[in-house]
Amino acid sequence: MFIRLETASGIPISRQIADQIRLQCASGALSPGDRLPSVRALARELAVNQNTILHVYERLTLEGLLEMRHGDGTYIAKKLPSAGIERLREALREDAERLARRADTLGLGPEDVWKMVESVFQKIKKKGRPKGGNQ
Amino acid sequence: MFIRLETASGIPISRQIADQIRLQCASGALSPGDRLPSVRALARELAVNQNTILHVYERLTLEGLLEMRHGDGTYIAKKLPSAGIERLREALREDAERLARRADTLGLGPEDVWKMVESVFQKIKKKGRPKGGNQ
Amino acid sequence: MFIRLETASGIPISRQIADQIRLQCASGALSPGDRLPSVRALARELAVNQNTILHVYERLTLEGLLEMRHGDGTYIAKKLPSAGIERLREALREDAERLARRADTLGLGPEDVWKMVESVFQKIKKKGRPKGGNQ
Amino acid sequence: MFIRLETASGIPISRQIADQIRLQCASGALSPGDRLPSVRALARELAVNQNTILHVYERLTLEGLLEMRHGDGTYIAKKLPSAGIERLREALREDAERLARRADTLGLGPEDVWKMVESVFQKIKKKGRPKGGNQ
DNA sequence: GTGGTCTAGACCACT
DNA sequence: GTGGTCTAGACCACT
Repeated sequence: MFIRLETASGIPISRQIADQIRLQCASGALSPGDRLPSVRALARELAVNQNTILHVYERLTLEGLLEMRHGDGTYIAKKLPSAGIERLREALREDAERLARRADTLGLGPEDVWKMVESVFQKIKKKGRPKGGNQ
Repeated sequence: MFIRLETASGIPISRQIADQIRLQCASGALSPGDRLPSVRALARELAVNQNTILHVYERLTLEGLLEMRHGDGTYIAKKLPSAGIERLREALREDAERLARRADTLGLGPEDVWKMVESVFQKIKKKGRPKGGNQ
Repeated sequence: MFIRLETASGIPISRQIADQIRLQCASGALSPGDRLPSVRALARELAVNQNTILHVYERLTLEGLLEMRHGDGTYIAKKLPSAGIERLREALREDAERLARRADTLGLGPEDVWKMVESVFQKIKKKGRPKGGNQ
Repeated sequence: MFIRLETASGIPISRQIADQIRLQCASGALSPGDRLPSVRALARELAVNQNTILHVYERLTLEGLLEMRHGDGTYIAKKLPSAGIERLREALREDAERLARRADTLGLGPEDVWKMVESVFQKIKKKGRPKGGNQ
């Protein structure tokens, strides 16, 4: 499981982690029954405290997205919750709008933003993507 | 002064406000000597507590970006602080990257993101921009 | 709000607290809109860590029973969740059965249990009950 | 040996098992020299992990209540440990009090509790009790 | 004042 | 090994 933390963003890291797990569930990168890294393992990998991961897992478990099995591990719950991929795409659209406005304020045009976005897709394409995605 | 708050984003609202003021200073939308709305006026407009605005103004004053004149009002400081427009562009680039990755995870390609971004620029161009900006 | 912790019972104190808040909500001792003690106040009163109370409040908030308002306080949520008083009475019935079996194993008869139960009701009646209950 | 596990109660299952073995020793349902089910037999019967049973047997052995004979089996120790029936009756009294308080909060009176308790004793009397106990 | 995030660390319970 | 509870304490965000 790939989680990227952006420490400078001001967004609490627990929220970043939860959001990315939700995203990967919605996109199919994580499927029902998949086993997540253990609390300790993910904490070590992301260099955050175990309690922070535990908190995220608990929260997502209460949401019905995950299932924690005592002494065993943490899994993607069988049934996907109602809040689906469409809601996440809508959120993306809103963020894209905000980004475009900021770019404009900073004196950048659409083609500047295009370059930034495109280069990321190039990078992703080169090393391949594990699951999902198109183009 | 236009400030947009996104309460669902997880980013603290005080940070959102401060970032947008910095952005507008860097872009020239706000110029040295410009008077900012009063603490209570901005608090009312954004429907947040006055202390939240006060803290933002104080922090930006400490940064050297603003100048609070007791009994008078708050102004953009005469000289622009060292942290300039380039730093903000770099932050934008990082956000664009993050957005592109999320789009990819959600199964969207670069042209989907492009459409979102482009439509915003269309909107902005039509009604013109209040101050500063180019393209 | 009255919470009794039984440290010898083996039941985690966070669960005891959550159960008793749920119980008081179901019984009407706590009504929608009522303000709960602050995290710090309840922690002090029960001599437990603030994080323990916070954890309970968060959990009950995710369940929809409470509403935490940042910078303000914690309140009983407006609408009662579906899991109602009947479920709690059923749980009580099961516990009563278990108690009766234990009493029997220890060589006690129904009238011994009756005396224990009755004396508690006497005590409660004497000092009056703040809300709800009958006899 | 009859053990009832209540998974919803929040009481750790190892504690439930240990408590019930202690109870049956105190009441005479289990007598010195009696052989307990093997670790794996009890684990299978209760559908819990063998280590859970093992830990319970080890703990009770440390208490002096049980005796694990390597290669043979686990037995009730010859002499009863000091913690006697009176302590268990006191624990019962405390649980009865807690039950009565919960009943009161739920709007039930002593006679409602009485009915619950009494019906259990009726059931027990009818089919007789396997060992020990009186009334 | 209120809640919220995070760390460090101890110790427990279950597979 | 796995998750689960709890403490102590720092520091942040919002009313």
